[in-house]
Amino acid sequence: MPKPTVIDTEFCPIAKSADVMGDRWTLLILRELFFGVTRFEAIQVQTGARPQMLTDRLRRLQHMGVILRSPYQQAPVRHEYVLTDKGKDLFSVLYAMRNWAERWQRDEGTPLAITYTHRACGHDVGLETTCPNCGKILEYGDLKGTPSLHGQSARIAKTDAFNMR
Amino acid sequence: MPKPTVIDTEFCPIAKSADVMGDRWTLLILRELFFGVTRFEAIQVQTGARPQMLTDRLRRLQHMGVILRSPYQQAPVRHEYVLTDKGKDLFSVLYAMRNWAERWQRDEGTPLAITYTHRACGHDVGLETTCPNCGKILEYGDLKGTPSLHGQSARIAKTDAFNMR
DNA sequence: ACTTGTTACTATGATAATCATAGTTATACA
DNA sequence: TGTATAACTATGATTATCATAGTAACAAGT
Repeated sequence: MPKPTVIDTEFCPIAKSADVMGDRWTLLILRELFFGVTRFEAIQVQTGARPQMLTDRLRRLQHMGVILRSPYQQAPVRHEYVLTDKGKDLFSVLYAMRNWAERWQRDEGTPLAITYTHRACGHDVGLETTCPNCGKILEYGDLKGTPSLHGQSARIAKTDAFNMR
Repeated sequence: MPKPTVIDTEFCPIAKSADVMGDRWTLLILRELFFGVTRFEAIQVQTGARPQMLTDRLRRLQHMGVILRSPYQQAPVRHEYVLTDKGKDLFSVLYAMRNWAERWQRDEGTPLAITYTHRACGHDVGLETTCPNCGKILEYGDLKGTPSLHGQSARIAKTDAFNMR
């Protein structure tokens, strides 16, 4: 990641967000964390990032307060990476990206990579930010994902993720 | 920008969005375009990007169909960069980033960099995605920005932007 | 005791991206 | 003829990222 220009970072919220998540690897890492993939190796496999890259980005996210590194076992100590509240609130950004790409970058005739269901009412939410059935604003924890079984999605599905909370 | 991993880009909408806007400069450029800053030099000044960087990123965005390069005068031919519909639809992503950063990355006691008003009802929208007054979903064109006159915002305000449509 | 396996990294040298600085092209205007 | 403006391009240095390999700490099997 390039060095941020002080002028922009100081006052502009877009620049501030860009400092946190303005790079490909960080975005892919966040995606996995939202899917419940929390371990170093698993994230590495899912994102295709090299270990040094992952180490660097996870450390950054940790320093920014977006994720927490917490031990899930002793002897040997192993850590997992989990979203903080600040991190979970990035869901709106990721979800907006997902909606945009599914709307504008999807190959013709291809189904949505993942369809999401509103837990509260059981309705498919499509590509909306509010539930088309009950009208509520959709946030992290409100949705349950079901990957389409085309192509690589099947590979991802094996991770038992998409519980989204 | 690093080369995208084929596996991810092929099926995941987050990866697809990351390919389009997963880098700092692109995000800053998009910010300016949304503010109505459409000329090469002006974007350069506002973002702090080097000309080669700008050339590269504008070309990318053009190839992706996010922006259009159109002449605004002949002899000599000069071009401006304007958002396509596909580009304008990225507003939801940028706006989510703005909201997140203002919520979590703002310095204590600092006012919002820009306050937005819902044109339809004249109400301040705060940091919401739907108007807190009339409940409508907020999209590009619905808002009018007023920069706070602290720090660098004054500099930006001179560009006569924030009309947001 | 020794080998194999797992998780989470670190080290190294090569390649690619980005940087700062300067220069170019085409034209208008004085 | 000389200066100014807009939109870039060129060059060499610096930094980031890459592919490949290796390490540390422990568990479990033979």
